[in-house]
Amino acid sequence: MAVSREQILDAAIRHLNASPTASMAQIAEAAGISRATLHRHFSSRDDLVVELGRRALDRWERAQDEAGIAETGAGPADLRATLMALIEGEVGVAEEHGFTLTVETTSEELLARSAELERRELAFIEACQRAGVLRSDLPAVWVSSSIYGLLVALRESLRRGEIAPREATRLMVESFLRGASDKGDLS
Amino acid sequence: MAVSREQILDAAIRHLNASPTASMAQIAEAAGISRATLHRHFSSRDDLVVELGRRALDRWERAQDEAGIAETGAGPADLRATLMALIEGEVGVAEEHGFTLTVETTSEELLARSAELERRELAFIEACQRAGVLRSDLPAVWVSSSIYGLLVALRESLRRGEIAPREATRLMVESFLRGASDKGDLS
Amino acid sequence: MAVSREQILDAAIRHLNASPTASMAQIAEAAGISRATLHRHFSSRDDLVVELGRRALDRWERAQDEAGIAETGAGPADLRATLMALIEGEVGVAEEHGFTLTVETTSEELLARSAELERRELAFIEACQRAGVLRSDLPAVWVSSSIYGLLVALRESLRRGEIAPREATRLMVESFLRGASDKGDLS
Amino acid sequence: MAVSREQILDAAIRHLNASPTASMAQIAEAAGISRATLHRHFSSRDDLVVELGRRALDRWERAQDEAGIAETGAGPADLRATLMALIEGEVGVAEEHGFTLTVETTSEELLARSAELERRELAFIEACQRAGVLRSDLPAVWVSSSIYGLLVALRESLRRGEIAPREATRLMVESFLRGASDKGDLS
DNA sequence: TATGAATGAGTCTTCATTCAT
DNA sequence: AATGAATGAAGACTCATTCAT
Repeated sequence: MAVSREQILDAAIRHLNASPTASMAQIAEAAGISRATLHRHFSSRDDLVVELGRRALDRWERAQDEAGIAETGAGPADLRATLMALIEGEVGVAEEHGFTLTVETTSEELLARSAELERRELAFIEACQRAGVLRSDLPAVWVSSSIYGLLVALRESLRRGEIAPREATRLMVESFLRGASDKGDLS
Repeated sequence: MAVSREQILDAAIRHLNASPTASMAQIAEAAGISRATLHRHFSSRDDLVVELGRRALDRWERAQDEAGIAETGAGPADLRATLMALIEGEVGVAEEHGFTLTVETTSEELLARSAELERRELAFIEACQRAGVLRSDLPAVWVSSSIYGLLVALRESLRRGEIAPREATRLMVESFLRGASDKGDLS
Repeated sequence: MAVSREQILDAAIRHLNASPTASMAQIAEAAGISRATLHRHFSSRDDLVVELGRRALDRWERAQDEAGIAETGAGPADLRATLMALIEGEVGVAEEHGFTLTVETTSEELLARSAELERRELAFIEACQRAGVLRSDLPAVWVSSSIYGLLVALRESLRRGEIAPREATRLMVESFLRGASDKGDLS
Repeated sequence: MAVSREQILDAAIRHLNASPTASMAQIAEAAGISRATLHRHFSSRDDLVVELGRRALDRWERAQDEAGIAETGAGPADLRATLMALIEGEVGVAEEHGFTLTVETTSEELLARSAELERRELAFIEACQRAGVLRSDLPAVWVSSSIYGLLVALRESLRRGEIAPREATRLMVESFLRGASDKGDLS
């Protein structure tokens, strides 16, 4: 019963999330195949890592598309809904492809795609700011970055079992949108 | 022109922040000394990493102490000021000792100290929640984690030069306390 | 043309007998393989040395067993024959596994086995003394040690080509049993 | 209170006897001086080892001279006394300079001197054989070698504390001259 | 003279990768 | 297609030795 390329990638990301410096031998073992076979599927380690990165970017892109962040001319209400959907989607990305968010790669292709997705995300955030959905006194680039940071925190908290998986999205949204300050504080 | 232990550590952290898997040879070169000399100061790689971790924890502890998070019986106003001071201090830690926040170590000592500092931080956050300074509908452990995540984002944004260093603390505090949502959104 | 584990061990002992501090690189070269391949067979230097020690102890144990030193209740004649067979067997061990006789190891297993074989040998020597086959005015432990010493001498003489291999056993037995003094000396 | 060259050599041989692969650092520590100082006395490791070898050869030569093995024209009784004195002297050499007996050196000087002393010893043994003091049916070179082997055994037994130091010479002489066989065996 | 500091060369070990079956 | 065997390159660490004080 041959192990498919997809199954190998699944095993690889699971293992690399647990120990990011895992060797090809360890990944192969985790996938239940020999080192040589792993190399038949991915000619080099970089090849494998790039493929994992590609999958993560695919997933991220899908999250953006499914949320519909490119839909122009939307009103505040729509934008708010889109924003929620986007974050929800990205929580999923973080949970499944966590480690590749920070992967060091030299692949031009991945860097370019990643930059493009960031650009789209940034444009969306700026649209939200113009529409009064998000604060305008914070640089859009920082708002974008803060999502990334909170996703890192989320992944870590989930990994440690400190928060319930079903709570993940709510906590993420609350912290991102409203912050930790008590409401009385704002009055 | 002898290179002091402290200078080596400074060079090491600078280099390791840039590339966390740097070899001893690369670290040595970055410090302007030979591999062998680096080994004279830190008998093993782990030794060096543990020392860096110790420094980061020292700095973190100092941030907690200087903010005064252990001062019990403080009123809401005091707690708010302390919280601000704490975050400000931690921004400094993230800027200078960034990478070690996520360092994987086997050192019992470091793990124990780290756990203790987390515990103190958590207790402080809970105090803030009881005093109505921070929201109570978010688990304290998640609030703590979100600080960590935002610090990661901050470090990354600074590294990329996307935000002005002088803005760092303000952005951090705003995102953490009030979130990215426009105020009109809350009304 | 794969080199078997056994062949590597043979090459290793040959080389280590000649230069006991030989590096893994030298041993690998002597075995006609690369350093990395040597490490595939023996994960560490200690592993290799322990394996060599094990082989030597196996051989020694076989020498004891084949001589039949454990046969209790034997008469003087039998004991004398057994003693001769034992020494003969040990000459073989010294010739083939010489260096490991003095190898420094940390392996509990080897130390324990070695101690056990020494104990058996000692018990046999004591039996020979009780039966009047060996002198009783020399401590058994010294008699045992003197065998060891003469084997070292034998190996050295053979290595230098000073004595004929076919003479080895005779010289060993003569020196051990009767000493170098002229018989007239004893009258 | 400066440590004299002689004291360093004493410490060195003591330490090297215990662990023959000791590093310069360990030897220096054993001598109570720094590595650099050790190097001021002996410019290289080989230098130190050669010096130790020289001392051992000096001691051996003295043993030969004091026993008087070069005295030609001696009768059997004299030869026997000389032989005893020689062995007694060599026991002392083994006790004090043990390890250097097997030291690997490239020093031409030492090899030449060692060969010369062996030659003298061999000539003496042959003289003993001709005079009927030692058996003639064993090659002189093997008789010589057996002395060496028994000295190794003696050193080992002493190191392990298996025999009493005061017994050393007697055991050595008995084993060398008369062997381990019970006298009844010879009748 | 004595020594702390520095280092080039060498050792063991691991890893990604290739090859022959 | 799959894999056991083999290896070059690289990394951590040690050692003998030199240098500056």
